[in-house]
Amino acid sequence: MMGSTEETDVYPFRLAEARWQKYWDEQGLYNTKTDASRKKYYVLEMFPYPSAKLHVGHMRPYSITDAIARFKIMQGYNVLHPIGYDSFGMPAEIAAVERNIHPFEWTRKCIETIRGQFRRLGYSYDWRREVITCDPGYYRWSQYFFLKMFEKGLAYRKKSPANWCPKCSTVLANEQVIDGRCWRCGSTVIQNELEQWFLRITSYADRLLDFSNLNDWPERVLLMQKNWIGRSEGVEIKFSVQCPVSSVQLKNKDLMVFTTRPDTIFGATYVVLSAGHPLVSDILKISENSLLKDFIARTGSKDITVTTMIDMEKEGVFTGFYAINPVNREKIPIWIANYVLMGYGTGAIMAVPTHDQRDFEFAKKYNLPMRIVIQDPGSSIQDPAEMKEAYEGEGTLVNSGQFNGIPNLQAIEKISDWMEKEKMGSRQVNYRLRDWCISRQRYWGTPIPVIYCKKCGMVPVPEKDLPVRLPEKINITGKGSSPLARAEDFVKCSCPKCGGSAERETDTMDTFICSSWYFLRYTSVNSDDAAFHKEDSDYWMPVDQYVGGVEHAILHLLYSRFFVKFLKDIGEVKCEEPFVNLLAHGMVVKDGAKISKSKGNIVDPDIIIDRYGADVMRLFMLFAAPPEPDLEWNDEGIEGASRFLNRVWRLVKQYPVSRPARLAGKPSIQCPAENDKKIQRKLQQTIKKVTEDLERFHFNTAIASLMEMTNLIGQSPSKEVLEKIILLLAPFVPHFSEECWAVLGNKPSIFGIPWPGYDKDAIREEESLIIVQVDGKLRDRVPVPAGAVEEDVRKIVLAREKVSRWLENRKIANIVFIKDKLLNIVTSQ
RNA sequence: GGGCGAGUGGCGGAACGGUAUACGCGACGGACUUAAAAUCCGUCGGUCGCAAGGCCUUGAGGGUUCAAAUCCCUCCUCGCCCA
Repeated sequence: MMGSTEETDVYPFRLAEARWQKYWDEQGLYNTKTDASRKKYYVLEMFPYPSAKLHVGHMRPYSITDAIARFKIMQGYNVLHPIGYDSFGMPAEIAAVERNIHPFEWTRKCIETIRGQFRRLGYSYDWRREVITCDPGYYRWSQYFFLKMFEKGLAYRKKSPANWCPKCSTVLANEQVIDGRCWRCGSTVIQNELEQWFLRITSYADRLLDFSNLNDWPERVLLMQKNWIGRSEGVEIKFSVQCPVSSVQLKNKDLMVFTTRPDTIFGATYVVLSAGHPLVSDILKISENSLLKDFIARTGSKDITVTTMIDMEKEGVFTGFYAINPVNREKIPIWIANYVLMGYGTGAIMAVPTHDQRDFEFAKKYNLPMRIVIQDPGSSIQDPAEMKEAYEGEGTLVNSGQFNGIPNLQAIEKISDWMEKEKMGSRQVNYRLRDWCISRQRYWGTPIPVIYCKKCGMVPVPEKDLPVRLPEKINITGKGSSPLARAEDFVKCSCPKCGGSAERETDTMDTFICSSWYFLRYTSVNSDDAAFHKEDSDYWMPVDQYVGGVEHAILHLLYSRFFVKFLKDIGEVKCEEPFVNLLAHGMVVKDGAKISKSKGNIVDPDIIIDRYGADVMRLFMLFAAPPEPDLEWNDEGIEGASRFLNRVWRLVKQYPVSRPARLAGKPSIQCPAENDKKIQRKLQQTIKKVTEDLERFHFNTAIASLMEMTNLIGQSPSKEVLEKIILLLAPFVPHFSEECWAVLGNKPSIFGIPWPGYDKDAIREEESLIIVQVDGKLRDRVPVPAGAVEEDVRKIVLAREKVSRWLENRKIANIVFIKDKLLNIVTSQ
């Protein structure tokens, strides 16, 4: 029948994939254990948020990581390659409202779907280690770590303006506000005054800036973290405040101002407060100015974010108050303006319009005084009125008392010293980084384990009472206050200290807490008595290779680094960093747009797998582009990957049917021995290339070289050569390789076979093709014996007609020779 | 506005300062077939030429070098981060 011939020609991926997945499972092939006698390799991708279904774009990082894991297994490492689900968060609550399904039920279903998708792809996970963050057995340890931070004073509660997402009805951390919008739903974030829990990530700012324990991280990610932390050194200067009504006693007699440019202090001609500054309340008590009151009411209102501020026209109002510049006792006006934010520094700035562009624009608009204090060496302007823009470059100090004539970079130090000596100010380090706000007014998260007692005040839940479980019966409306606050059974409790009636904290934790330590949980299998066992984490940590999207550069990746540093401080882990190497992969795009439901360009992996098999999908994604840039999805490319595997399959299927182990079949033009040698050399070169490319994650070129090798061997390769090719293919197409390996008469599993080595001597070519250039232009290619010296090559080359033609009527001025590569003849006249 | 990165055939992409366009896709031609699919073989950067071969070509323009896609400068376009 037609069908039977087809079967031998086409790789039966359905059968093979099912067979080998079952086999791997039964053998527990990817179940690893802590074994101090073996060299470990911990490879991890960022675990998924379980949404309804994963599309091909999601599968890319998992395919990348799986290739790395399998390569390392074959290299003999003890490989930890786990998977889990980041399963707390808003979407489950949204589903609860929209579909009337309990978040737990929804999440459970999603996890089942995704687990099924992962299984179909045949990834090499140790399934016993699966982590589900919404499981009480997991989140009790998040609560435990929270209590540890609380103990150390690193978790605290305070009232402060917070980023409020009206759509999600919850506050957000600064890192989760992207361009003034909610990172999750894109709503414009507003400012709301609320009692919130914070983690003191700022006390780790300097350690987070120390990247010395990171090995291979993309430079741009480090830069983003550096910018985010935003360390700046400067001076906090004390200005005294003068009230226009002398009888009034001010609460705030001094005004602290942070500047990184103390060298411009003599040029400070006014001071600007943010509308939220404490002094503003003093001002309001006295001022009768309605313009001022209006302005404060307007800009102090709750809808100002950092980003809207940037686009906003600079506006301000004079307060009637004055500040005294401590360096020259000058009386300068105090303004309130919308371009100063409470959240940065002290919420007040000294304005130096001549040397700061924002101040310059503001001063021009309101006609405020200016004074040049740094002379631009490239300009003769001495009158601020002639300035078109602020001069922010270097120069020499002028109009600056005893500091005149000093280069401004030196003046920064000198003036700082002087101000500290005269007690006018003190050196300070300022960070852009704020403490991490972890309170969420949502249900589907880890409850914050704190109890409020009328008698004892705030009481942490004792460790023995963990976990504080989420109540199962809950009414989720998606509106108003936190669902937990309305769950009486949950809120009402007894005080662990006095036993009296008390109430629970109803905020839950930011889900980024869950993902800040999940990689530690993986290291121990089934640890009910601890978050993880120290012997396991000490052995496996840190993660050798982390793989994930760059969108987490300052969220998850910063939080996890903070968490691990804290855990190290309390002796829970040994390592300083969670992830030594980071591979930031690109997205999968289709028709120029990121693959997403909203764009309607979803490619369902199930359809691809039904049609071509899991290996073809993986192979295509690894082959079509290097991992870092975005990958253009292409259905024809899938065909190509499938074709390649079938080509290899047909070669494999010749065994063990009839072929002898050596070359047979069509006579080659060269003698067989010579041909065999050529193939051997290419094979050794391919092994080298694939190995090296895998080490640097250039899967696309590794696969290309295997295609070249396959193209070279023709119709009747030796079994030995074929086996090597199959071994080299195994990290990319595991089912296929396992199947071929068996067809060639070998016992499974191929992943128990060591990665092939190569013979350095066999790689060397016997002949080199020398590139011949005349005056830098390619004129000829000449084969010479490998390693031939210049003199010999020169003789051969100069005898060639192709070359001599170009030398007629010219003198040889110089010859550049690179052994085995190139001879460039430089001529004159 | 500042910082970082990228720009190579019709397309995805290869190229330690030394053969630009590997590998794949696509297109065209051929073999096999009653036919198609599959498979196999060949051609394909541009341009001039019957051919041998020449000239041009890595966003644009300069520079360094015997030699530049690669290093340096200026500019343009796109992406990301920061303001």
